[in-house]
Amino acid sequence: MDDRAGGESLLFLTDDQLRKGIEAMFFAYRGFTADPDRILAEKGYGRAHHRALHFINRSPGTTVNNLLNTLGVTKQSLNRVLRSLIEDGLVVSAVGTRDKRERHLTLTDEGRALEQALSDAQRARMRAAYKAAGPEAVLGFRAVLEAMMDADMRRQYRKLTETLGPGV
Amino acid sequence: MDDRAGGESLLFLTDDQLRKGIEAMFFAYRGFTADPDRILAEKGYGRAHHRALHFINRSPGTTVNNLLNTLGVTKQSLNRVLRSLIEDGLVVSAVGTRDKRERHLTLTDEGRALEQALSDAQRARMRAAYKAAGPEAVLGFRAVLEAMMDADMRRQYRKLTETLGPGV
DNA sequence: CTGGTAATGTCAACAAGGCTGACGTATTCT
DNA sequence: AGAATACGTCAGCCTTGTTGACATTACCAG
Repeated sequence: MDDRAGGESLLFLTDDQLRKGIEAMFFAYRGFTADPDRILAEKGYGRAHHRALHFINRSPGTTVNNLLNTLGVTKQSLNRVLRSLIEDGLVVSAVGTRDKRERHLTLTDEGRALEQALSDAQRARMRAAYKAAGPEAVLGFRAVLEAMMDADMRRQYRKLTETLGPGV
Repeated sequence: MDDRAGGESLLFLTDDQLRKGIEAMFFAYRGFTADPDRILAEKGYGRAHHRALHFINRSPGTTVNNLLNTLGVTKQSLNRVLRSLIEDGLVVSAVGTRDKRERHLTLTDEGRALEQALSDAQRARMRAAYKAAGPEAVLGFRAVLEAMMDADMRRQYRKLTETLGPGV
């Protein structure tokens, strides 16, 4: 069978193949969040806190509006999460210098520590999956995921990751 | 650079590469659920209803316990969803013949119609992503996702999908 | 046949985390 | 000076997850 990219085989576009992909996404996402979820539950936080910590760590000094766009939730929803993180001393909100309306968000040492713990757990699973599947699979994995995003999400994803190292 | 599976390059296991994967999963999952979510919102249903419809359609006549294991939620949580689907005439619950304690769940024509609509939307996006990425990428995509699952989820995934057609 | 276990349904209460709508304040821009 | 922007907050609602308790029916082993 012709299984090269660009070949004539379209077997990979059958409904069965698509269903496999759909179910793989469903089950894999559960695994993807399982480890951090356990750590979060101990600390009394949820997945929403994780996401905020992740992206603040990723873009230190980012504004509330930036974070809102990245996370795709309402400001009321984000604010609830952000407030508890600030009260608990994991995040600091600093008035902007250029534009005093903006708040720049950064992690404290304690926030960085938690983010690190969550990130370590999630990366460990990702590393094991990458290792099991191999470098070529990783490229395919990311290519399909990227193509699955909404256009504006893809734009954000690329902007975020272009600062990271080159691909395999 | 050596980029063949089995090569010596481990660049794909750097933290940066792992972060890319993590963020790709996050943004892609949003896209993955976006289209069905819109259809569900119109009908007054949520993602939980979608999951129930999907797996009942996938394994017609499955029992409540089976579904519980697949979905990984409590029976109270599932029951709430299931009750509304049954009341609305999308799902039928039939007393088991061999074991009368069991309830066998199947979709009605109306249920199948909604599942179809949701599935079509989701498959359309998946198809576009597969097409953009190509057959080799699809294999890699599924390999990484499969490796990312918890062991028991992987078992379930394989059991579910082994009935489907062969891979590319 | 009887007691234990299994499969299911249900009630109540609670929490996380989405949402909308409405306001208020400070700041910047036109 | 007035409009627009960035942010915070209050109130209320919804879905979907949780725990705990309890009832019913049916199967199964002794």
